[in-house]
Amino acid sequence: MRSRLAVLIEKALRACCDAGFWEPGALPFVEVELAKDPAHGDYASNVAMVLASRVGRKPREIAERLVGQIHDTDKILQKVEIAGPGFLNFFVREDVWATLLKDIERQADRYGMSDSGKGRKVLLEFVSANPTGPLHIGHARGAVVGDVIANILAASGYDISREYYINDAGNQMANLGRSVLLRYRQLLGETVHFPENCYRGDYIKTLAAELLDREGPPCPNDNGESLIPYFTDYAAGAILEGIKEDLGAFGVTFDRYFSERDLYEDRRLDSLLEDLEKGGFIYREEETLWFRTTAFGDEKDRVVVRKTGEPTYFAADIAYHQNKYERGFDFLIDVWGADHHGYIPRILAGIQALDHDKDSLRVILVQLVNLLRDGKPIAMSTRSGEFVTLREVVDEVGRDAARYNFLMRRSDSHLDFDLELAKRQSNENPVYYVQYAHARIASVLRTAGQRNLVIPSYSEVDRTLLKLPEEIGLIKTITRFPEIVEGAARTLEPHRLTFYLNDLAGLFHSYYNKNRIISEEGPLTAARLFLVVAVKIVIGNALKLLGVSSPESM
RNA sequence: GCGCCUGUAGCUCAGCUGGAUAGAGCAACGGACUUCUAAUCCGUAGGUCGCGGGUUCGAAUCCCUCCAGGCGUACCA
Repeated sequence: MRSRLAVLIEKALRACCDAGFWEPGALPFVEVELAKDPAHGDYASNVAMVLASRVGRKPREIAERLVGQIHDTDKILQKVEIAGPGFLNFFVREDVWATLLKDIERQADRYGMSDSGKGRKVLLEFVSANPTGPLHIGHARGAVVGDVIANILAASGYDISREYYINDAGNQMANLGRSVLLRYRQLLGETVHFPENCYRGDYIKTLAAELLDREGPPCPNDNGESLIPYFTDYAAGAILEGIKEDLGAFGVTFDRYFSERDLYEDRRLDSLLEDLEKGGFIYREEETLWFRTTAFGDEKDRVVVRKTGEPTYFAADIAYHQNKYERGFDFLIDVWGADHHGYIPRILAGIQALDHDKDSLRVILVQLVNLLRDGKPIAMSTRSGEFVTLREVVDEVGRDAARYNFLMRRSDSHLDFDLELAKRQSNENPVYYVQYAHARIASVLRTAGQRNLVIPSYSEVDRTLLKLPEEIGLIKTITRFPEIVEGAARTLEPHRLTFYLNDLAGLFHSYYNKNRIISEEGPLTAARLFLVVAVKIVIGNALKLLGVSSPESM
C-alpha cells in the first residue's frame, strides 16, 4: 500500500514539473509513513514540506498543486487531505484493505518474502568463537542475531552464506593445548604448576581424561613444548564438535566453518602482504612489519608480522576477508561482540587497502548480555571456567524462549537475560504471548473443522463483512508485514520482527476476546475464518524467520 | 587523556535514517471466564525524552558543551 501511494505521489510530482510549477531538478525521494493518529488518515507524506525549502514556496501551496495532480486510477483512496504545516493525509477506502488479503492467500508461506536482494551474494560471518571452550551465554546473542539476519536476508532475495571463522592458530590455542597437557600430567600423578593464562574449566579435565583413556598412560617423558600441538589438536577438535552440537540444539547452522589454518596452508598471508606492499601500505620497523592503517583513518598503524616472524591475528583476518571477496561475495557482514568495536577502523582499513569499498562491509555490534537469576547477576569468566554455557541455557529455558529473548532488543543495546524470567511460562514472557496467538487460531480452526465449516478461499469471501475497526486494524497490520521484513533486511535489525509480532498478537488477542469468530451467521463466520487464517500465516512466517516454533496448541 | 556505544514512565525497552498530542510490556490499582484455549482481554494511573545551548516551518531523533554508566585504547584474540 505504501509503495502504491509513493507511486501516485511521484507521478503527481512529475506532472507538476511538466506543468512548470517548479524545476525538475531537486525532486525529493518520496516518503510515505503510517499515520499515527486516525484523524490523519492511514498514510501521510511530508513531500510538500521537504520540497518547500528547495523551491522556495509555501508548503501548503505545493500540497494543493500536488493533490490536484494525484490521479487515483485504481480508486484506492477515499480522500486526500492537506493538514497541519503541509502534510498530505491519505485516507484509503475501507474496502480496499481486504483486497490485500488476496496476496496472503496466494503467497501463503512465502508471504513476506521478496526478491529485492536480487540474488546479491552476501557472506555473513558470526559467532566465530575460539574453540577454547564451550559457547557461553555471551555467544548466544550473537548467534541468534546472526542467524536471524541471515534468515531475513535469505527471505529478501539475497544469496546468503553463513560462516563461522575458526580461530585455530595462535597463542590462545597453544594455551588450550598446554592446559590440557597439564591436566593430563596431573592425572598421571605429577604435581604441576598451573599458570594464570591457562584455561581452568572442568571441560579441560574432561578432555585430559578422555585422552588418557584413549591413549593410555604412557605420556612421553618429554615435558617440553613439543607435545602441545598434539593436545591442542585434540582439544580444539573435540571442543569444536561440541560447539557445533550446541549451536544445532539452538537452531543455528552454518554453511561453512572456515579454518584460520587453511589461510596459512594456502599461503594466503604471503600473497596478502605482497598485495598490501604493492599499494605502499607496508613498512618495516625494528624487525616488525607494519600496516599503515592510519592512511584510512585508524588512530595508529598496526603490526601485521611480529618480531618473532609470526603474523598477528589482524593479518590473518584481513587475509580471510580478502578471501571472502575472492570467492565472489560483494557484500560482507560481520557480527561481533561490542567489546571489539575498536577493531572496526582497522578492518575497514584492511579492505580499503585491497581496493574494496568501505560500505561493502557492515559490522553488527552485539552488546554484552547480563545474565541474571531472579534479578541477581551471575558473574562469568571464560578463563576461570565460571560461566553459564549456551547449552545450559537452552536446556533450562528452551530454544524458543531463549531465542526470542535475545531478539527483543536492538543489538547494540545492553540486554538483561534473566534465567528465571525466561523460563517462566507467564505473561512476563512475550514469546508465549505470540505463540499463544498462533495456537489459539489453530484451535479455532480445529473447532471449525469439527463443525464441518470449510475455510473459504478469497473469492468466496464477502469482504465487506470485515468492517469492524479491529478487523481493519488486523488487515492493515498483516498487509504491512512485507514492509517490516524489507525494513529489517535494509537495516539488519531483527528486533523489528519481534516488536511487530507483539503488536500483531496483541491485536489478535483483543479481537478474539471481543468478538466470536465462529457464529451462527455463515457468511460472517466464513469471512472471519478467512481473516484469522491470514493472521496465522503471517505470525507463522514471522516466527519462522526468528527460528521460533509456531505451536498448533499450547 | 582519546575514541565508540548508551541515557525515554517505578523496571525493561521501542520510537520506522527530522514530522502532527512521545508508545509498548512488566510492576501497581480496578474489572471480565456456563462461550472458538484466561499463557488472554478491558479500564485507571504513570514523562522536564540525562542537563544546557544551537540548526529550522518542526528535534527524543541532527550539531556542540557538560553530567552519568558501559566498552575499547596490544607485536591478545
